[in-house]
Amino acid sequence: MFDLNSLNPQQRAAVIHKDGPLLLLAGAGSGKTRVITCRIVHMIEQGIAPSNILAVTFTNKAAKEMRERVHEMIGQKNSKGMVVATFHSLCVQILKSHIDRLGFKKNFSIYGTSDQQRLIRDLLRELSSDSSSKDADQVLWRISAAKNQCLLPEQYKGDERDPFSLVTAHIYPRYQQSLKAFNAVDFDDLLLFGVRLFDENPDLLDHYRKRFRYQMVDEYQDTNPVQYRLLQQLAGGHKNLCVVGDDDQSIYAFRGADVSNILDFEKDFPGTKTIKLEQNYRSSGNILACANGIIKLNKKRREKALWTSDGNGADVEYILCEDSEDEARKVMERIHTEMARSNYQYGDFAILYRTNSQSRSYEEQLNYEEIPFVLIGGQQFFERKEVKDVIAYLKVIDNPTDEVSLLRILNYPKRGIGETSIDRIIRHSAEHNISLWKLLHHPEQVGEINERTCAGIYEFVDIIRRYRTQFSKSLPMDETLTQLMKELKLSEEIYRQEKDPQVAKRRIENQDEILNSMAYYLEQYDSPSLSGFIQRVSLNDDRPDKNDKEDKLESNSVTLMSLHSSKGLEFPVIFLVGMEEGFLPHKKSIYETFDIDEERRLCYVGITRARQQLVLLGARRRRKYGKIEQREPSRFLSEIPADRLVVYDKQLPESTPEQQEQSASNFFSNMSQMFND
DNA sequence: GGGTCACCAGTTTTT
DNA sequence: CTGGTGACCC
Repeated sequence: MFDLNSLNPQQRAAVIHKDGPLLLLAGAGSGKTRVITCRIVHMIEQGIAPSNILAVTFTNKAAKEMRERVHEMIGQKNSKGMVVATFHSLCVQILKSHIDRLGFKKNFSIYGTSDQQRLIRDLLRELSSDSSSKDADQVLWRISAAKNQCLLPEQYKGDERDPFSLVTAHIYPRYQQSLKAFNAVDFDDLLLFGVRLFDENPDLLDHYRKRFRYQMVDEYQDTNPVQYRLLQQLAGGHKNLCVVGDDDQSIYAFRGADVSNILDFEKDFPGTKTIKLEQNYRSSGNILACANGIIKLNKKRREKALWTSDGNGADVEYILCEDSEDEARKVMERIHTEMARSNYQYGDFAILYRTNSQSRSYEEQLNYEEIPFVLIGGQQFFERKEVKDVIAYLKVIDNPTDEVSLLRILNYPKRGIGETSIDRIIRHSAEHNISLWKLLHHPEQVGEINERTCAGIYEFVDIIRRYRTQFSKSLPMDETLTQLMKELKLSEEIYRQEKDPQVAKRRIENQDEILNSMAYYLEQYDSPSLSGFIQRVSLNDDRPDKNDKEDKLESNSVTLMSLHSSKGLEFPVIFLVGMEEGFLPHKKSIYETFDIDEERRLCYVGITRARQQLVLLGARRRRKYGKIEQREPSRFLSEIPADRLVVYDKQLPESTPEQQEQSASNFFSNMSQMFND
């Protein structure tokens, strides 16, 4: 039994609410995750079967965290049957059982971005020979956006003013046909197919509605139209849907998230009970005043104001620096003084910026000062080539119709199958409407394929077929995989390609990690299958606890990351750098998307990460693309209540606090004039 | 099939 | 100024 009295009145009301729609507007640092987990625990204690409870999150990390916290509170076996999943993994689970109703086979492959790029590039090549991967990205982006809007291929119409959309209108149907032929779906399809499945099969929908009598969605402000429809379907009938989110932290519009989902929730679900969580348990009063002051200027939002029962805490500071090096040095100085003055550790500091390229001067400076740091972000993690190569083998073994994966490994490691031969085979396959996999059994019928190449193809087909048999036996899968990797001589291949032996070693370790993943998977599941494993890996849900963000944060190092990655995290001391027009708000938002409010939310997210100290920095000038550029302070600085911000402008002579305040207010009146339009 | 050179573009990210 | 990509040559 947990103590309801440990919650504040609003939190308690949210936990106790049982039937009917509930909108929980949870400000930054208001104990949101705690409320969700308590709510689950409370429901179970009230006698609701765990298997009737569904909690949906956006990331595997959040799902894992929630699951673990529930387990901690009432034990794993008391919550057995409860489903805590990401939108994507939920849909995979549903599709695993029913995708045949959409004409796919159960062992479908899941295509990630690079698979999609490859497929679209190939489709574009068929259309015109001089298409670049740039074009493919443009088309891919539009297809993904269309799918996020629930637009099927036949519904997509190009726009004359956007040439790429015309290409997309052409490619999208072909792309979808190819996926079907390959028995593959992309990430967006996972959700879209879920929606389609329920649209076309009321019996299934009914089944899942009954199964998930109580539903919860975290970060609801990040839902896109497909996710919205899925929830509409699942919660239809009983309407026991609890959504949790913060419209002020909606920062993913660029990937289809629609704030109006959360803003209009009460309209969509009449009878909604709305609870606001505004008491903040994270930041000091000054920090909250800055955050509130900025965010209240957004036009479309729910009125909310964070407050704390603690004091004002340290001053929030703004330091105007000369250039990016100066900015980095100022941060270093500050880290040193804080560590000497209080007992902060390196892990207590985070440096946040708008664009990843801004991390550079900090990496250099931190290296120079020999301060340990971790850089979060980049994509390396999701796009590790060597990992994808092994996975491609598994995908083809499991599903030989997966032609993107097949083409990836057909000549990897090298077996003398050149590009020309591959082109000929692909053309023959298209012209005679024979699948690649079938055709590869008889490459000689293509003609113009020399003997050596044929031999290579036979070798390849033989490997895939042998391991297909091998994996279908009830032998331990990880042993079979070890054997496969050994036979393919993958590590030899990596050593041959990679000059730097250190890097080569790492890449081989990455490959070996797949084996660990598989062993872990085998431990976890009663009826493991190759398809199941691949689908898990494809959703990046494969690692027990290796090497993820969490791990990095525990290493007691200064953290460097983008504002987007910082959402959901907190640090005692935050440096929010690059507070300049062009960065925050980003220039694209000023001149192209015109969505300053989204940038303001981003700024708000950054500010509310800070627990004790918040230092804002910006530079007068910056080297950009080789040229020196004058910079203007971010307009958001002038939106902070002037009495809450202490400004340090190095060009001024040393001054008393009164003078500083004076110069601050001058500074702001200048700025607000500048941006008053 | 691999290496070199010129050219181009340069938010944000998860699944 | 960078890093990534594509064309071209050996």
